[in-house]
Amino acid sequence: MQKMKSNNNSVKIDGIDKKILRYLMEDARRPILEIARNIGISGAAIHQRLRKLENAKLLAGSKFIINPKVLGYTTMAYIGIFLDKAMANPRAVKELERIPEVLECHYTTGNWSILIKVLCRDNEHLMMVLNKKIQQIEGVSRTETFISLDQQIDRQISI
Amino acid sequence: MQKMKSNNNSVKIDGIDKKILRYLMEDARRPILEIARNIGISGAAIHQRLRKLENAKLLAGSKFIINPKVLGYTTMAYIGIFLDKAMANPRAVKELERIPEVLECHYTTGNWSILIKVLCRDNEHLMMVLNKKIQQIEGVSRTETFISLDQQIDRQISI
DNA sequence: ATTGAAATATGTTCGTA
DNA sequence: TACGAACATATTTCAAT
Repeated sequence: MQKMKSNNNSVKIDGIDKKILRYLMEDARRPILEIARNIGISGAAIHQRLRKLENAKLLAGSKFIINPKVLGYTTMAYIGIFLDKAMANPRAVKELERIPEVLECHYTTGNWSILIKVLCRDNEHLMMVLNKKIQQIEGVSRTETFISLDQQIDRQISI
Repeated sequence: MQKMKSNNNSVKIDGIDKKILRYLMEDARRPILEIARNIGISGAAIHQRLRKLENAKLLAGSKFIINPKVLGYTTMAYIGIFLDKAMANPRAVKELERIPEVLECHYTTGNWSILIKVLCRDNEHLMMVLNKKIQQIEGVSRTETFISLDQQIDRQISI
């Protein structure tokens, strides 16, 4: 008999969990004790709840968010990639991982095999990434590029 | 004479800044003093550098990352939206903002006026969002949906 | 699940090099 | 820039409810 893999679904979180999460999703460095004072329970209780949420794998860590524009990275684009054969996909993804400008990579339904998000300094840099890096990957037959002129919404799931 | 707007570009960050940022981009709650011990400078120096990076707007806050799958949100999709007239765009975006399933929204070059990312519980939920929410927005003429079967890469700019 | 208390560790500022 | 010292806060654990 095979070992059951815990399936991660359906964690029960109550209103207090939600409040805690909303504070921390907005600012990961907010002191637990400050949140405790704001919502009117003890710091120890929050610690315990966070431990529970972490064990449930609902918490997937925390990140500092940096603004790439300040480093001169102003051109973001989505690129749909057509691959010759589906078999080549894992190898292509491995190559994409080695391109630092590639920030996301999805297998998708629809036209393309793969949809990626790239972040470049400017159009010239994007062109170089496309021609010298992405098009060079074995199996890549064609690409369609959509430059993001302006990102209007950027958020996590609302809880 | 008009007031100059600081243009955000070209902040100089050295190797120590990079080390600090790499620690915090990976785990925003990592104690500053721990980072200080690891890279061999004082905590006060790190505080000072972080203040500098924050003033330069390179630091754009921090976030707790939560795993939506644990809440039952397993279907992510990109949707290209064709709008009747470009004039309708800002109003359409305002409507999209009110749809919690919409996590990203970009004005894009290419086929569509807008590309959005949505996160739904399942295909049925996605269908509902498409038909009952997105298609109802004034000016939306047609959409093209690409379901993300699997996200292989998800990261920030590498510094 | 929640609390307060206690011990340990960190955050933060400031004077100085 | 960087440091150390000093003070204020926060983290973390635990026994008790």
